Amino acid sequence: MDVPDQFQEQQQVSGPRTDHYQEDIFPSEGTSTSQELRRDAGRRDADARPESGQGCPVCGDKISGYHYGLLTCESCKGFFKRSVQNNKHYTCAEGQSCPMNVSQRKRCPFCRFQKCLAVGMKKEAVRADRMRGGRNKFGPFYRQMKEQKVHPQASVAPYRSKMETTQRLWPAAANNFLHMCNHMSAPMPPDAFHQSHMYTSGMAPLPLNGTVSDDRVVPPLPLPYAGMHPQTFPSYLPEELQTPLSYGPAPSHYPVHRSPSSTYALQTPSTSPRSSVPAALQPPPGPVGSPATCGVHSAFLAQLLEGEQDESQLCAKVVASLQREQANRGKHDCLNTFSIMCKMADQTLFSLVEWARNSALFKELKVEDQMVLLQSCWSELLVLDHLCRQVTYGKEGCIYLVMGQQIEMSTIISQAGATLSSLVTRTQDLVSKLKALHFDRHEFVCLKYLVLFNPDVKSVQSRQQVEHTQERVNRALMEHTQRTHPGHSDKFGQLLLRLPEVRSISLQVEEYLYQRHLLGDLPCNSLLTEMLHTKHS
DNA sequence: TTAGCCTTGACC
DNA sequence: GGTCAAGGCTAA
Repeated sequence: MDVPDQFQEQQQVSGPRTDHYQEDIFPSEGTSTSQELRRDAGRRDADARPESGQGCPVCGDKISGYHYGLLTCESCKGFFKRSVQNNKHYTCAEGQSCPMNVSQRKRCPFCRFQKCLAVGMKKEAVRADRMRGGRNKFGPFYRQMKEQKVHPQASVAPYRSKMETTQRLWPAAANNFLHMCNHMSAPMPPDAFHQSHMYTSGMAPLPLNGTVSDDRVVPPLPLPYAGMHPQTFPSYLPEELQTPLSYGPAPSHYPVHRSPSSTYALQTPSTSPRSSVPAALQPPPGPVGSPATCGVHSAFLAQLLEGEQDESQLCAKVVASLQREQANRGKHDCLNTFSIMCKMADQTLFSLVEWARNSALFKELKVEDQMVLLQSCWSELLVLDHLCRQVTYGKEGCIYLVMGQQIEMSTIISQAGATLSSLVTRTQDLVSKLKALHFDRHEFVCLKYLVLFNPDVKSVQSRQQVEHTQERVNRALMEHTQRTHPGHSDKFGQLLLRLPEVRSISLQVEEYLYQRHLLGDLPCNSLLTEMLHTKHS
């Protein structure tokens, strides 16, 4: 698009827009045509929407509804649609950082389109077949976005309650990829969490460094929990765990470990644990360490690592979601320990799904395959994620939580039930084994991919594609272990042997959570619950 | 080309 | 039948 023309157009159309805004100020005056009256009515409707107060995330204009993934104005909706449908390629005459507001949005379509993408508008939601009507497949996702993004304001309550009602209908949506999508990029139901409820009287307030700003979670800086007093944390914990916590040194930086995925040769997820290493995970034949292949695998490993998310972001999301949750509750309705743990797991699960969906390799798969793979391995990913966190940060005899606190094992064992104690013990045994192996983040990422790309998952359509990726990752892992630990020839095999243990623990986790779910302990509108239900249905 | 309004149609 | 997020139409 010719930029000077854009400037001309801006000059031409700015007049009517100005008039239009005057109509907004005086809605019943100066509107002489029926069309204008309808416009005003439409704008008033938009104003009435509880979440519209923030304006379009692209230009700040009045929001007209959910378009291509998020609440935007009508004009940005149309602009985005035209840009995608007509495969527009814009250029910016300035420094690709043009201001974007109602009056200037037309000046630079390049920057406008970039901002559309940056704020999360989804090209995939523009239909290639141009079919009209119907629900788009991101519908449930949008609802989840609403849940997550809407600020915890009182005015939002009626709107939210409607959405929550919808979300409680999850059984009907289980096994539905769209429903899955609904959670995929949506970190969290937006249960508000009020700071003042986060701690009991006399405790230091929880610093809101991981708070929500401009609808986005702002990672605490520096994390974790700089300023979070050790004594404040017990208020987050379940009553049975509200004992003094010991705190290890806060990590000076977070390694990029984001979502653990445990794929690996799965039987049907709900069936017996894996008993042997699948063929795809056996050492591949042929030379491994040749200079030619070495570079290839290093590049591939680097590609796998690219998608890893900073742990601090996950921490910030967990903190923010807990705060929203508590804010939604009354002063006298504090979260119990189990609820907090569920929140942590749920937010971690969202991050894992996000990680998978952002993976270039995963994106190549059909959405149906993406769905079944994630449904199959989500609990393994959670376990792997937990394991990596313990190996990276965990002190001896302690469990490191995603929010940065260390809980002494003895405290948990003494106060948890038999099942939970067993889980904790088994997991910590596995942590010890991984520590002994000098488990690193490259290997962690590879294990995630091996778990995720499991060609044995029932109803995978592109089985060969999944298997091929698994083999590539497998080879990269082997290459990496042989390169970094030349004296430890069996490290590769030892790592693979951990996967059946991960699988076994994950099944126990699922069973435990499902029992708690049957007791009504799990929140209805959580991804965790829905994943559980999907498997059990 | 933009942007406001209309039509469509799957889902609830 | 209502909702809502798509695509279409059209005045500016």
